[in-house]
Amino acid sequence: MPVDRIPIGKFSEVTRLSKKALYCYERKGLLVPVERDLCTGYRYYTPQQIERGIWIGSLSNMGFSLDDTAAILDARGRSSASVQALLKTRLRETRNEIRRLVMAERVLSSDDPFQELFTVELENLTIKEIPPIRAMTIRGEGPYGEVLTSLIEQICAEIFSPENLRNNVKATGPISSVYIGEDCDETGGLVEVALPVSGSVTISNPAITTRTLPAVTAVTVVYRGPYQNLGMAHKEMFDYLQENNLTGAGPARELYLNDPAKTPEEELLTEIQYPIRKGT
Amino acid sequence: MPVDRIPIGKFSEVTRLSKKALYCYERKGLLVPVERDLCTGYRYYTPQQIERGIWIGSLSNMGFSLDDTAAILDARGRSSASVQALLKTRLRETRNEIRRLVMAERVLSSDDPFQELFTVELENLTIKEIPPIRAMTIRGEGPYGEVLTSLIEQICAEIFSPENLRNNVKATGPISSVYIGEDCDETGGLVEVALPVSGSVTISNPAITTRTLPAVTAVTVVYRGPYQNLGMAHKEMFDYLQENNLTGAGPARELYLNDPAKTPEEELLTEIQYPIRKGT
DNA sequence: TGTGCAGTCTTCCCCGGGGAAGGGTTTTCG
DNA sequence: CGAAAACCCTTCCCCGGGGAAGACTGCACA
Repeated sequence: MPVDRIPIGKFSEVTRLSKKALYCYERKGLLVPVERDLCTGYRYYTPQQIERGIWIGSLSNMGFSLDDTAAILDARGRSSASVQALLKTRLRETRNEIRRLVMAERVLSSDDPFQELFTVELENLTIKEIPPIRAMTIRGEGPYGEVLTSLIEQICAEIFSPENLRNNVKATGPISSVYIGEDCDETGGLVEVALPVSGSVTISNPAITTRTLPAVTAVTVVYRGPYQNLGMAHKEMFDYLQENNLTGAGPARELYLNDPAKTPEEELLTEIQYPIRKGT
Repeated sequence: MPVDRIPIGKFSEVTRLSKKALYCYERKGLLVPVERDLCTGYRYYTPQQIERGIWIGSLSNMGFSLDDTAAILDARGRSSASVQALLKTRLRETRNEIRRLVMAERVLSSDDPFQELFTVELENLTIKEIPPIRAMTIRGEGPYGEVLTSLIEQICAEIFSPENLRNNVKATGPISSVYIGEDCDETGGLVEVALPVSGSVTISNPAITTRTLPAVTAVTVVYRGPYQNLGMAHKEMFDYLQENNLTGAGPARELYLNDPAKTPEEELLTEIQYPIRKGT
């Protein structure tokens, strides 16, 4: 071969690796030019390095980190267990990534991307560990709209009682509610409202008790929109539980993240938490 | 709402944005905590900011840069042309990304990923602009194996002639060949070998001429393996041209990137260039 | 009223390069 | 031989955060 000292530009062209990438690979020791002109600092590669360069490009294009790429290249021939593990991990991550991008593609190619983004957001469920929470709670029964309003009023009145103000009792989170009754239909039922608090609480209203809500693992989602439409979100989550073979562990909790009195209906935010059994 | 000064931890939890991300969004002015404790530096968000936070998360999850996200958020309501453009670009990029990842997934889930990576590499074609190149060229006819060897020998002898050595004539790239004959079958035909050179060339062998190979746009690929199997690569490229409605513009060129005398057959590298007509 | 733990702050380094600036070198051609 | 064009070098800043260190707060309960 006539030319066996290839300057970086040509090497870059034939391997389709940018010069910048080559500098980077050199720093990491992944692909070091065989020769370096001591006085000018020019790098020279050899034709034998082209293949390695192309391998590096391919692997890094597959999404491997440079460290992983180096490991794989070093292990060539011997298909070591660690390489197998790397491949497996990469496959899993690639599939997740594809799933994510396919959703993104669906949203972007829909007629109204922003509307669609909501729908997708609803499917964007998260599994969270929820710690135990000390809260004031109160129960009531009746049509949801009315009973919720009444319970919330009572509980707010309580926390702002002179006694509690003096003792520095404070709310430590948003108000939440749980539908306890077995007969959860759209209209009403037995419901418990809770307000996380700290400090030594004094209770004057006998309907209110202070207790610690148990820690749970839950599938959660934040829903945006008027409270009437929460049903859609619940349905979505119910389907999710079914599909993923998760068993529910108690009634769902709703956290009201912003104040319905000060917020337009369309922007109301509610976090829904469906407790599930751990160790799926 | 009882709590309307949300510290960063809680805000992070409910928006599913990491603290790190929140710090970052603040620096960019994308999501700035409403209040900051001047003495402790603590950040406090409000419930109204939750929605914006979730939007940012969604958009950035869709792959938008933070700048783009800001632009989209600012333009909410008015569906401006620039936002439309952003969406379109993102859609295109997302589709490309998906294509790439699907190929990666195919490779990773195959029985022999490294073997498969080759096959895919063959499909990994690039379109390049190739500049004009001054070269020594020589033509010959006959069975490929023999005629190539002979032509290459002649051309190498010429460049190392005393006259040319003295004039500082140098090879500036790998040897290439073009099959010119119309009747390109597997066995032989009219072929031209070229060796890029610089300097003022003196030619003693009358079969050799110096000319400038024209600039072309070409689909290119680097093939690894014995020369006998180059046919596979050519077929692959031919199919690609068909599928993409590209019209060829002259015969294909092969560049021999490493030296068959010093390299195991399996590691021989050949770059194949199929000239195409520009302005697809 | 103290004490301990959990929450928060800032700063620094890392990923894998892209882009630009500012200054040397080599090649190429006349 | 000389000058212009093309090539190469290094350094710095950028993306969008993750991880860790070290020091400071605040809250909750006793």
